[in-house]
Amino acid sequence: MERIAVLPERERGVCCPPTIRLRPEKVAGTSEILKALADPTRLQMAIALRDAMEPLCICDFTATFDLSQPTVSHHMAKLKEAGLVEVTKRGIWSFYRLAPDLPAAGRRILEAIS
Amino acid sequence: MERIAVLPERERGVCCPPTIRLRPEKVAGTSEILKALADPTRLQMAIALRDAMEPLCICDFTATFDLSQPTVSHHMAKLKEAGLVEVTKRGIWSFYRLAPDLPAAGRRILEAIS
DNA sequence: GCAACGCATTGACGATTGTCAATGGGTATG
DNA sequence: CATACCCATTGACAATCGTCAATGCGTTGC
Repeated sequence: MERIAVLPERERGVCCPPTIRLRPEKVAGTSEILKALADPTRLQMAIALRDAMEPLCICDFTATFDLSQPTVSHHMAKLKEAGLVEVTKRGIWSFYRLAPDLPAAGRRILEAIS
Repeated sequence: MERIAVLPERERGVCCPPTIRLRPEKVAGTSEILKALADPTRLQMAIALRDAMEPLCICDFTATFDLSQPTVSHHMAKLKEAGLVEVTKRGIWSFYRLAPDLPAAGRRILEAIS
C-alpha cells in the first residue's frame, strides 16, 4: 500500500487529457443512481430495504425519520425512478423492496456501503 | 438468487419501523461522498483519477469536458472537500490524485463503478 | 521587471432539490 | 353508504447546485 508521490514532468501549455473509459449512457445511469442515494434519508431508506427481510411500506419509514408522509413518499419515488426499488400494491399498502433486477453497478454500490 | 415476493401481513395502523443500522455520522459522511460523485462531470473526473497512472492537473480535464477552467476547478474542489482527492502543488501546476487514505467506504464505492 | 501561463476565488445567474401543506384516489371497516 | 386509513400528486417555497465571467495570486521564462 506504499504510494510514492511521483509527479509527472510537464511542459508549459501541454496537457494530458485523460482517456474516459466510461460510455456516456453508463455515466448518466450511474450518476442517476448515485444522485438517488446521495440524500441522507434516501440512503438510509435504501440500506433499510437492503437489509430488510420483508418488503416495507411508507408508514414504516414515516415514524423512523420524523418526516411527513408526502416527503417520505417523494423520496421513495426517487429511488423508484432510479430503478433501485420496486413496488407492489396490495390492498391498502404499497410494499417496497430493492429491485431484483438491480443493475450490477447499483448492487455493487449498495453493497459497498456499511 | 431466487427471490419470492412474499408480502407481509399487516394490521391497520400498525407499522414496522425498520432498524437503522448505520450510525448518524457514518450516514452523513457516506452521503457526502455519494453527493460528490453524483455529478456526471465529477464522476468521470474521479474515475479518471482512479485509473490514471500519474496525478493529473486541472488543464488535463478542461479540454476533455468542454467546460471552463473555473468550473473544472470548482468540481475538483468538491471532490477534495469530500476527502476523495488529494492535491500537491509543484511550480505552476496543482496535481491531483485519489486520496491515499480514502475511507474504506469511499474506496469500495469507487471500485464498484465500471 | 514584465508578460504569459496555470489555477483558485468570488459574484451572479438559472436550474434543481428537499420539504411541507393541501388535496385526491383507493381500500378496508362499520 | 360513511368513515377512517394509506398512499400519491400537486403546488409552493427556501436552499442548494452547476455554470460562467471576472478577477486575483503565484510561478515561469524572456
